[in-house]
Amino acid sequence: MPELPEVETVRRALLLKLKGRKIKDLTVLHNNVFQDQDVEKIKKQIKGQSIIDILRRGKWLEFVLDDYYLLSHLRMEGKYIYRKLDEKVEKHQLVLFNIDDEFSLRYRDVRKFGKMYLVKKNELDKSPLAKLGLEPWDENLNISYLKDKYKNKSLPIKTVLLDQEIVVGIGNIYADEILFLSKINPYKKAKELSDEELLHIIDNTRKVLDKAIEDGGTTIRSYTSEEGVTGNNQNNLYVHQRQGEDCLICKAKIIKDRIGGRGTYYCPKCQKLNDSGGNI
DNA sequence: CAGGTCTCCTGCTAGC
DNA sequence: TGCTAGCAGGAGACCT
Repeated sequence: MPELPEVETVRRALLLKLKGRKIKDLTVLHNNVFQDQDVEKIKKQIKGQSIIDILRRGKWLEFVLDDYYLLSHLRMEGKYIYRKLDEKVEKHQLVLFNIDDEFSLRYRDVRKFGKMYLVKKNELDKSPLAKLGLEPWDENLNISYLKDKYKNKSLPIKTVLLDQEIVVGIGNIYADEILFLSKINPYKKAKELSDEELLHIIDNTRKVLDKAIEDGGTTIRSYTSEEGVTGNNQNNLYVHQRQGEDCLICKAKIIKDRIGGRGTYYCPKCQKLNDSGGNI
């Protein structure tokens, strides 16, 4: 499940291959990727556009074209692969970009959860990016920002960390890791967090995501940034998918619960509900 | 407005 | 061995 570090890894890999290249044609084999947008219109608009740059906003990839942004969200299992143009189209390859009549950039998504949007450059404020919260490294992300956003949130902090309208990029794996390093129980209500705990969350969000990017993302389940490219961050995980195993800090058994419908892993000893938080 | 539940989708796996 | 129910989950729709 690509979260921010995985998307960033994909972005870097794609940029090396695609910067300055031209999209000669577009084939859409599964219309739901573009949801209710007019696919025929999109094909006409995108033909002949050059890929000037590829940016990232939260978990969104943002292909900067001459006149448009192509926004792409990989959701659970979306990935891009880069092939010779004439190579056989395989199952689950849903969108094909003809690059310079020579290569084929293919969007593959087994579960078809991923989404794309083509938006005019001056209409980004009407796109799904408009509602996104702060990037983890934004200087405006501080205790008072979180305090304000969390003040009416009675939901468990685990759930609130996944809210992309507050801070972008955190998904299920890294939310658990951030809370473990911050010594905060995942059930604790967001609005009840102390200033110290909020600061730990900010620091550890940056630390966890930085480290994961450095290691090329976490390869878990079916995530790979590109065919043949796998990250190493799974070796850094303290709690995720370690239920029943020993806590690496205190040796207590890691617990798995469901919080907000998500598998949630934590150490019952390091992350006691009534502790004031700390930093590992 | 806050929050709970359902939905999308397919592959994998536990259990019989 | 083969079948099936259940699970995995990001984010938006819909309802209370």
